[in-house]
Amino acid sequence: MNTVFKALADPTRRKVLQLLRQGPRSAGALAEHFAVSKPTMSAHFSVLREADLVDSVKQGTTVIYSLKLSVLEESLLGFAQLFGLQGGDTPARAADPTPDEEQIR
Amino acid sequence: MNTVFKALADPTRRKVLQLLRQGPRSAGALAEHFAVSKPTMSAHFSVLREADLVDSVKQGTTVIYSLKLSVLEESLLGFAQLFGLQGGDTPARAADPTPDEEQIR
DNA sequence: ACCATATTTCGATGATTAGCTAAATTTCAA
DNA sequence: TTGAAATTTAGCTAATCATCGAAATATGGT
Repeated sequence: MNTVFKALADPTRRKVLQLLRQGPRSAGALAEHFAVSKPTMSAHFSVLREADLVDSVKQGTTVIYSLKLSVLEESLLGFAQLFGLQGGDTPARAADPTPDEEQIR
Repeated sequence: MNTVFKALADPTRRKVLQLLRQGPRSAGALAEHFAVSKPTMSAHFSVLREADLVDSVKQGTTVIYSLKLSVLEESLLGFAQLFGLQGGDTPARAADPTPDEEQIR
């Protein structure tokens, strides 16, 4: 749980997770999206693996990373629920105790 | 957003937020729960303030901190929704591989 | 004015972190 | 078996971070 939040503390790693949302990607394919060196990306992957937020399988010379959504969900929502927070269904929603919506994006 | 996740990366700060869930508390009262010095706690409060996760008002010689739940909610659930995650009613929830038209209750 | 209390600022220190280049490793193909 | 490609490991540096004790800054009471 602590490792998850530590992993999420870095914007590069958060963006990697978001890229992975669309499906498994190789280390190299992921690295293309960032302006840092491969070794640096490799270290980021390692942190994500350590936090159990991604799976990695080797296919030939490449390594395919995939998002472990359930782990992200349990950590993120688990923590949110400690505060009584409930996620809403994605785009629109109505009738709430707190009428202060600001849904963007 | 980045400052929020950075703030959440530390267990002490996460626990401070949880203590604050039960209501506003003074810096000293919060500090009592931890085995670190006052200056260290003060630095943690500063990070939480920086992330806009808490409010602080001075009352006499003491400073009262209170949780800004809406900020925590927007960050945490906002990020969760980037992944199609929905906050569920606490423990059990079933059969939902793809989050489509889910009902609100 | 003086003192006690609560909190923060200052200055320092050790640990962790993100970044790099260069080198090692692994795998596959020619 | 030699070589190219993908990724990781090693070794380093600079920056950030959590922590401390001591000092500074309110504030309120006596």
